[in-house]
Amino acid sequence: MLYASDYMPKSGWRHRSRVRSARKRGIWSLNTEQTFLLPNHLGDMSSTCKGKKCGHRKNNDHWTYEEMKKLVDALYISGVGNWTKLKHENFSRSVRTSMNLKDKWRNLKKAYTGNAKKRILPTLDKDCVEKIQKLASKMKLHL
DNA sequence: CTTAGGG
DNA sequence: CCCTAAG
Repeated sequence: MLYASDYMPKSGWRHRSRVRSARKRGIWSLNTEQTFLLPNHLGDMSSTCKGKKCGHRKNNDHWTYEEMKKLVDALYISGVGNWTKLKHENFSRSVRTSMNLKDKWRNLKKAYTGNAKKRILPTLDKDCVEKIQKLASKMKLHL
């Protein structure tokens, strides 16, 4: 059983260092500059400062607010279930895969549906939460 | 190859 | 995140 941690609350992944994952995807170390020629900088890195090292999340583990915001926004217009299309729409440049999007959406939904005791939920904006709950209700109605 | 569920 | 199963 896993909780609303993010993925697996273990000490780490069962195997495979985190290096391999990012390296396999492609974008591991950020190049010198890519700010002006970036078609879709969103979902790729933090919008605070891009292109340079700022001690922020690279693009591997830990979903940031920018990512989940765009994910929910994309889910709101496209719908849940079309991760492949969704990826090519917003996360085409990012290293997130269909499974990653699905996993994140699952844990998000699980974390924001019910809301029994209001556990330690990730810092999310009201707009994002609203979309998540609305999407959850819509998919629940469809099922 | 993609979606869906479980660990 | 990774693996397995079904489409």
